[in-house]
Amino acid sequence: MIRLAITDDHSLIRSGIAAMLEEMPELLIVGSYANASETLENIKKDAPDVLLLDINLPDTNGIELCKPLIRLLPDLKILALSNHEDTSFVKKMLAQGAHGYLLKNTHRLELITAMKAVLAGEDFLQPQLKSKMLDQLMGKKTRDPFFPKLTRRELEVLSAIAQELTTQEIADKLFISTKTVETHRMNLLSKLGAKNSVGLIRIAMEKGLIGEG
Amino acid sequence: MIRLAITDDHSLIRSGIAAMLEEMPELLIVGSYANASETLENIKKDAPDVLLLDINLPDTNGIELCKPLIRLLPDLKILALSNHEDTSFVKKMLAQGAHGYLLKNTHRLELITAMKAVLAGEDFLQPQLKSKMLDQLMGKKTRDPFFPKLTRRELEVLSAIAQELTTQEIADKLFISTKTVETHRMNLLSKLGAKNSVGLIRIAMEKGLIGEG
DNA sequence: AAAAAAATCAGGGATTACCCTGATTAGACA
DNA sequence: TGTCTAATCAGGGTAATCCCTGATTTTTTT
Repeated sequence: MIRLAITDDHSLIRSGIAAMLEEMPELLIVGSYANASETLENIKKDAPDVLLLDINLPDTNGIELCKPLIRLLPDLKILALSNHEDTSFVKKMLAQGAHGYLLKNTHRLELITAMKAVLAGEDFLQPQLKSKMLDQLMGKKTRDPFFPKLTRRELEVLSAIAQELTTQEIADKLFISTKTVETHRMNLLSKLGAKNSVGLIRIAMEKGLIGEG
Repeated sequence: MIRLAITDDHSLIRSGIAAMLEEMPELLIVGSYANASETLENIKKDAPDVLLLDINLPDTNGIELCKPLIRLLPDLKILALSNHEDTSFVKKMLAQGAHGYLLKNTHRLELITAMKAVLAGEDFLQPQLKSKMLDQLMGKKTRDPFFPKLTRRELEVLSAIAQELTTQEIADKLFISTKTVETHRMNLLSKLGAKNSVGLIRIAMEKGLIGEG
């Protein structure tokens, strides 16, 4: 008997998945949580074997949620659910202890396959993600790579831009000169292929680099 | 026997809802479409009584899709599915011929209630939306309203800004002067409470006003 | 028909972002 | 120990945004 729990802030998705899997007799849905704190509160008593975890949660993101979850339930298998097919996300999730990563356009069969895989101790990635990551692991340095990696400072500046701060305000906040901030912004523009800060924030939000609902 | 069809670009949501409703014996799921064109192509032969229609579609938005659908199937009841709890969206949907409006955090029971309601010829709105709309209909001018309604032109400008166009480019695109574009942008800034265009896009994306997955 | 809301445009100025070139320093890595 | 990357900073200029005041016309609503 497999015990399953779901964390997603859309109740429709929760009950949808629940209903979809209900007819599997060997499967028992023991939990259904709308956010991170609800998950942390109940997961110990519900004691699922597998958790379907949406990355975009209202209170925390799924990546940060992985570690405390595994501390609570060391044997828990986490299947990340997300819209982002950015490989850096996948890596982060897996690095934080998730055992699988599914896009929300997954099909029923794939979901079941994924659950079986993680329960058997394997990691599961959707084929499309798998090949993308393999391409990246080997030296395939595409000139227009799927996603350039941003440095710590660039991420800080990006986040500050998203908070509608001006160059001067960012400089004060990070204790650096405005010129340095401009350099970082220019590098961001070029790395992300944006024309201006608006594009920067758009891409960042689409890729989930900055806090969104 | 009720014939149901679903249009949503997330296959997980489609099959989730399908599975959720499958156990209802009086209900038959006759169609499952990923986008607008697929819907238009098949809906006549599938002939559903009710269509669950996601507003965010890759090719068109659900609002524009209503009219042609009703032309094809005059008796079709359309239940809009959306994340936006902006009342102007709701109004538009209903004005275009939809019969109900549900947020994606709906529960199973509510979904069933909604279907029964629209089939009985009534309109259905989620209670939270209903009260919000009533507040708006009466003079309840809240000083900090949930969301200011944006005009057609403002939305066009907003979308253009999101596409990283400059004021000049937007002016050319909309055949208006740069000064007019600036006025619209200023009004957007003040309506949405943003400090600059970056904030504009951030809020717009969070509220789902511009194209996102 | 009157009132309200939306869309249009302008002048003019202050601030900010954008973009180039060029350079130094600290830490990582081999 | 040299190479690379990240992070730091500057000068100087162009372009764009932001912000104010003020106004007319068109469309929608009442």
